[in-house]
Amino acid sequence: MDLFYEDALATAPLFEGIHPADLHSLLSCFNPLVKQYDKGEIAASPGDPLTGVGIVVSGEVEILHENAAGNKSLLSFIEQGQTFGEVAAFAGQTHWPATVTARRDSVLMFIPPQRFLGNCERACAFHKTLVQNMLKILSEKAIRLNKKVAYLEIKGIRPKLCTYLLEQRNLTHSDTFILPMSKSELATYLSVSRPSMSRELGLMRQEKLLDFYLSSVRLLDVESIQKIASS
Amino acid sequence: MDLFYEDALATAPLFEGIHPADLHSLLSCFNPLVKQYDKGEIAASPGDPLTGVGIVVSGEVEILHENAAGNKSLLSFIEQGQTFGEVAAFAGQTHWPATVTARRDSVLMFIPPQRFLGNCERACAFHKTLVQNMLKILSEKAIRLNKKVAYLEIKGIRPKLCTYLLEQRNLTHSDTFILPMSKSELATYLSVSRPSMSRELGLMRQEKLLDFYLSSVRLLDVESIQKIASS
DNA sequence: AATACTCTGTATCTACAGATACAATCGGTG
DNA sequence: CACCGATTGTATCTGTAGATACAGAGTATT
Repeated sequence: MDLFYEDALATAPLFEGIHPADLHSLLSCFNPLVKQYDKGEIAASPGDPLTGVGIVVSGEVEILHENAAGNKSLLSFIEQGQTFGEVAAFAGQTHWPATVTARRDSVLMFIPPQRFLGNCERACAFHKTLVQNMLKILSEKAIRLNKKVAYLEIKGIRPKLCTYLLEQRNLTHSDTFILPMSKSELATYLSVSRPSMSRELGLMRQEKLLDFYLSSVRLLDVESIQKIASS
Repeated sequence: MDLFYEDALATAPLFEGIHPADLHSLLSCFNPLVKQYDKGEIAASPGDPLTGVGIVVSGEVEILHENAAGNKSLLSFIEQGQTFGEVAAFAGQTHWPATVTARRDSVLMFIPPQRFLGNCERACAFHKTLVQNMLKILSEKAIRLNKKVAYLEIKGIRPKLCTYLLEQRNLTHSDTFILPMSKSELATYLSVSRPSMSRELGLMRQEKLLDFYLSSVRLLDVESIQKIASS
């Protein structure tokens, strides 16, 4: 197989802690399926045999889940270096549960899940790191999802917002910070309509709980915000 | 260490596929911390050093997460044989992010995460299975959370219910089925108030979309229900 | 610098779902 | 069989958040 992709993969979370030189031998040992896809091309459809964990070597793919009713639900974008399909693969599913589409011309690599567990002598030294990385990827995904569920279960836009803002405050260690996404995206993330969120922010500014300008926010009355969040 | 616990652990998902005799040597090799807790006793508080993945050998524990605002949010119960803390442990967190309380007199076992990756010669044969099980546990957790997020993001009780009912129909391969939880629990799971859900079910019965009696449900107009779900 | 284009703030109207209270039914227990 | 507690069905009222529309501010592009 072609080994021109190692530079792109050196920064991939899955290969973190593996020296580029070792990555070389690891990949030759794994001999994974590597395939080129044109923009818009479908790499996998629900029901297709799941041959391995996907890695975006270059480009970007989109994952579209469909539920029992057949309507598109969860949508996510996977960028260079990130993995996809690992949840289904390690849960023992033998078929793709979602549609994978190339958003741009992309090169994808597929590694059969058993390879991660295999006892090839040459790769054995890297298995430990590789497995550790995969456990970390899955765990961090669970943490992200847990956090999202926590937000979605909060009733009322104001408590939802306050909880989110307090989390940002914790992350930045400051009462003044820049939102990590646009207000529209934030509204989508919290699953509320953008005008409703905007209205609530406006009211909270009137009440001197906070101030904001575009994406910058300053919390003025942290105590009251905490009370609202825990209501 | 005491090895009286192997029977209880034989059915644990983490040790699935490992022969009881092998489990014996595995545990002696691991030499994990095992501790007894009285009902109501706190096994770990947020900030405590996270020494290992927890396993409920006997009894039952409760996991209570708290968010930035300091109010209890996600609550889950871990029964005999199940693991807890694995997400935090493998995400590299060194401290417990939640409160762990014994709901009954319980025996807990803690295995340092590195042990799963270690290359002890004696246990090496089981490592593969053990790691595979852990990957499966994490993946299935991600799947459950994904599904929950999908439900929570649906706006409107009726589409939410219809999506859920169609999923049950898929699982049971029948238009008539018994709900896997009480209506109150279902309402909580879907994050709607119980009377609101009851009202919606009543209306849908009036409209001849479905019929129900307590926990049994019969879908009468699957096509319309699918249309509602994908709205 | 002029232009599109996206993102944001604001207003009005309406509908949906929550809170609450109470009755009916179910299920377990003595 | 009679009791009690838990679960479920139903009604009314109210408040909140969604939909929609539009104006203004920001930011890219040429």
